[in-house]
Amino acid sequence: MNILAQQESLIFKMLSEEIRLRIAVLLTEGELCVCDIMEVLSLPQSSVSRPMAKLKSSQLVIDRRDGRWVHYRLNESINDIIPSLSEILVQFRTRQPYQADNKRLTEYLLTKNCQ
Amino acid sequence: MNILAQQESLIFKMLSEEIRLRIAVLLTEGELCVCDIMEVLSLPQSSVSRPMAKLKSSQLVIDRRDGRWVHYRLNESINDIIPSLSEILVQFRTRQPYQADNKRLTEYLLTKNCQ
DNA sequence: TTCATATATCCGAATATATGAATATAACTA
DNA sequence: TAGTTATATTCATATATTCGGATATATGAA
Repeated sequence: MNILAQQESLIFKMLSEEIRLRIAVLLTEGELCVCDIMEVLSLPQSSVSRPMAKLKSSQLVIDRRDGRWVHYRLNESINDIIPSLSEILVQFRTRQPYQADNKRLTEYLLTKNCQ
Repeated sequence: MNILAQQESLIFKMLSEEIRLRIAVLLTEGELCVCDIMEVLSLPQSSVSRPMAKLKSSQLVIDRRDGRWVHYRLNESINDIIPSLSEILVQFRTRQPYQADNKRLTEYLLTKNCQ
């Protein structure tokens, strides 16, 4: 990742990778931690943690540590770089594979709350 | 470029490369041929022709042959894939480096018309 | 402390991408 | 036809990216 890249290109690059895009769409539902995403997308830990580090470095997401957990959320001010980006991501929720992802997220959050 | 990629990811990938993004923003002004873009961006022929082939294969642009020239334009129906993408590209025209590119384009088109 | 858990980072291999130079193709012109 | 111009494609190479597994770090609990 070229540090000198235009901010616009860099955000587009983040969204050009399938897993990162699916994670970004999941985050339109709210804050999630790495283990939530691992579970919902059935991915090994480093395949979630690494993308999150990239998303964070591009400023597309913001992290917040809470004890052992690190919660990630979309950085709403990304809309200053790509106008209405967060609305675009919300629209993707009605398409595959994002729709199925978000459905699994909803189910997962239910069982998680019951514990 | 993975042919199986989601269409959304593929479009974002197209825009994640600086030259392709600058070309896409130029095309918000209207149809351009390869030699116009070469001139305006001061790039060698294959550094314009190759990106155009990729932009075309992703359906972000449409080409039209007119004799020896091939004219490219933005595919407006791309907004079905990425909502309001063409408006986003238009907004980039007020930022650098796109603003300077579009200024050079305007100047270039003036001299071209005078010939 | 020591252990367990959540996350981050590193490593090496595989794959993808971008680039300039050279060559090919397509369409017009003399 | 031969030559010219505009564009496309190929080739070799340099660079970037991704991925799973291994290891490191950070935090809280016993």
